[in-house]
Amino acid sequence: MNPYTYIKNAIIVGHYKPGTRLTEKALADELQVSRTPIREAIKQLEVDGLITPYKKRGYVVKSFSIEDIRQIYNIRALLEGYATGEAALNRTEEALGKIAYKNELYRQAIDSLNREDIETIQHIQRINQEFHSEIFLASGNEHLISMIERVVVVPIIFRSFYWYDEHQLMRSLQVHETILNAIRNHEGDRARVAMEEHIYQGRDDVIAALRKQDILSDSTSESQM
Amino acid sequence: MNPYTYIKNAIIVGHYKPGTRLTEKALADELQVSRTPIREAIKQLEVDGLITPYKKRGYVVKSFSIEDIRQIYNIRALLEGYATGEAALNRTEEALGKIAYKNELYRQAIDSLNREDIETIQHIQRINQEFHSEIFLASGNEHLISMIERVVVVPIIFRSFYWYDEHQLMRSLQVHETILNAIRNHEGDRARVAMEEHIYQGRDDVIAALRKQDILSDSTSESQM
DNA sequence: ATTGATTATAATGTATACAATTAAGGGAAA
DNA sequence: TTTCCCTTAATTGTATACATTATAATCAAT
Repeated sequence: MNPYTYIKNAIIVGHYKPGTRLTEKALADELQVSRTPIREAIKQLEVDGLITPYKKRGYVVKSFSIEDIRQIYNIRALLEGYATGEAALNRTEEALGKIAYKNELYRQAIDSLNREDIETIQHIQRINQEFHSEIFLASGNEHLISMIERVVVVPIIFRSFYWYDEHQLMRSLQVHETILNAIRNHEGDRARVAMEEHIYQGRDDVIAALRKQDILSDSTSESQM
Repeated sequence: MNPYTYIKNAIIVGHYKPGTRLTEKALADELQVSRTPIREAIKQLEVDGLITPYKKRGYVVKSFSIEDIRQIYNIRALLEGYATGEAALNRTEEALGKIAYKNELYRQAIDSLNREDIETIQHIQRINQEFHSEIFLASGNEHLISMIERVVVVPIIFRSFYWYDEHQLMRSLQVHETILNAIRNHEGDRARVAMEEHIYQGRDDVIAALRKQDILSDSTSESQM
């Protein structure tokens, strides 16, 4: 695993918690490589918005306020909604088939979970993401896809604090069906709106969970030092 | 000027044309620095989507097809439109004043140009950009601003191939007025739609100009080697 | 002449030494 | 005690040498 992926993962799983100070040397020692590849990783993470320079004393893992999360999810809703609308207009039969297939996998994963099979919530989240990705691919806008990839990183971090209940999973599956049908029928607006609603729902679930667990820092995204 | 800014500028002004092959060593020699800072710049330019790795033989300056430009402008319309709508809803009096001020500067710049004063088209473009930026700031969504900054790089490249006539500048000024008024009156939808239309107009002007000048490569954004 | 394997070379990837910067700590003076 | 300055140490910034890798060129064999 390359340094970028390693550090990003460490942030996502909470090994490097918000506010943690990171230095090139410490990371180089931990990953057993020289500073050069670490620097490369750090620059990328800075672009991703996961860390920020802290004076001349290294970097800190960013904290996100509830307002940050709200803003990021709103952008997600905008971009993913647009992508879904475009997918409904531009899809090929082949792309539709792939989306339908991913959705079938999603249904099975949720069924398994409800039957207390081995499926994990992580697995469901992965399948869910693949469903979304297949839609973005069908939109035919490559630049849009790379934009979405960027705005989706922070939600991934916070989704891991969060445990979906059965009811939420069933509702999520229903919305997937709605989206899939709208794409099948070339209903751009319907597809867009359904996806937007889907994202807003996720936003509110995550924020509610964070409020309850009191996990969040009070900081805004401004550096508070 | 740091290597990143230097190279980016060189690409924007056409010194490094699409398809040009760049190597770390050649850039290091040209900028009289070692490979280390060049590598850093290259990584950023890769994220910006301005260059792509070319096998193990360096990097090439990306070409953009008309379809690429269309897609990128569409994302711009989406993001800037949303930002403008949010600005209309969230603006403070102070933010409104700043937007109005930039628009006044814009009017003056265009007037000067029409009177064949010293103002250049570059100057007008800069003021125009400041007007837009002031709106994004007023939206109150910091993450949105950084997304827009990324999607605006490619349009900047292609705007420089393009010479606005007096009629286009006047129309542009009128749309600015419409947007400003909508923001003043807290009309979110009106503001959003006006901005979207403004961007689409720019998109079509640029594409028409490029078609006429036959400047574009036929490549898609996929690497064609 | 064409194809395949081998070699050479050009490029990125990595490690490390050194330079520059700046924040922090300590000491002296007010 | 507090403030200011100076020193020190920690950290990033840069240059460069070396390692690795993959392309392109060469040459031999069919």
